[in-house]
Amino acid sequence: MNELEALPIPLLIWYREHARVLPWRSDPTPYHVWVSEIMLQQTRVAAVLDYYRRFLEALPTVADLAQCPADALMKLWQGLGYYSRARNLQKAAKQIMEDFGGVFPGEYAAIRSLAGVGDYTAGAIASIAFGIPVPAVDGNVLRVVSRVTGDRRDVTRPETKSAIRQALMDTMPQNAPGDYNQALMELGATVCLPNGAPLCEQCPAGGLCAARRLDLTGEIPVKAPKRERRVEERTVWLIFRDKRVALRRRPSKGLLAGLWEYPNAPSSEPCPVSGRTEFAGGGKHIFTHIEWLMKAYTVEAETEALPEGWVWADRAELAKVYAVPNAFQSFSHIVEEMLGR
DNA sequence: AAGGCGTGGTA
DNA sequence: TTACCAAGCCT
Repeated sequence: MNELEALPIPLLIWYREHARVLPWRSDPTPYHVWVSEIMLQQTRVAAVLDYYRRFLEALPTVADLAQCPADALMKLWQGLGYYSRARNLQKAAKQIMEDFGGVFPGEYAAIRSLAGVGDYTAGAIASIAFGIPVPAVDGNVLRVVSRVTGDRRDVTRPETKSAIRQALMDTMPQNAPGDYNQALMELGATVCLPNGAPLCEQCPAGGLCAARRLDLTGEIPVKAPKRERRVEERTVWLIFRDKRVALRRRPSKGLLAGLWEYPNAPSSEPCPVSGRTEFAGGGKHIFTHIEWLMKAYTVEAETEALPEGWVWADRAELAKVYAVPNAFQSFSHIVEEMLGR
């Protein structure tokens, strides 16, 4: 991987001119970097911006995060996905309060020990917030490095990630690890694009890139195929009474754990609440590993009574209190209409 | 170690 | 529309 030795200088020069202005870069405290890195896991910058701003406004310190009611935290995370990230974030905040005296730890091993912080995130926080020379190997970095070095190994394999991490460790510019890690990711996000569409003419590594030289940018990175998605048919009941809608909490483990939802069940089950029922339309939501094909019915409930654990939510509560995942978004216009204003 | 875990942008 | 997949981690 000789190319990696020549990469830092041109890449750092490029980064200092092309780095995007992002909110977590203006004041990179450990807390800011940490929150941003967790939000950015498997998530695009554009999707994170508003969540990051609102999150820091509501919870400006680690202590605030540690003390935040779990439901309020989920409401802040509503719509961002991968909700265990938020639960782990709070778990780690409590670790910091109890095990580190409320001060964000500044050593790699301690950072890596926090809930929800893996190899990538630990490297990102350590290098960006503390200047510790360790790599931060995410999907961007795997793509950039495998292309630059012409590495045709399967980048989804742990051995490949480990080897690339070590190669970066050996060539890390000791005086600018945070900028270097961010530069690798920035290049991957804006120039060394996936799906065989890199902008090699704009790339500061164009002259030393093996994939470009050998015309292999369409072949690298090599990735094992992903598992197929299964389809689940579900019936969703939008149950109304007096400008309120029925919600129930999802189980505390598994998909969309702990969030609120419109009651639903595998297809062909009858609604457990009686009332005038009318077909309201279909909906589809695609998760990474499941596709929900939904049929929605509106139900005008005959009585106030609801099964154990279900609640009635009015318009304001739906907006401010209950975290409902975007999987049900295709029915939100119906609910809005029924709840009035 | 292979599968579970969200959402939205893009070709 | 389908398919890919993005600043991954946990079990």
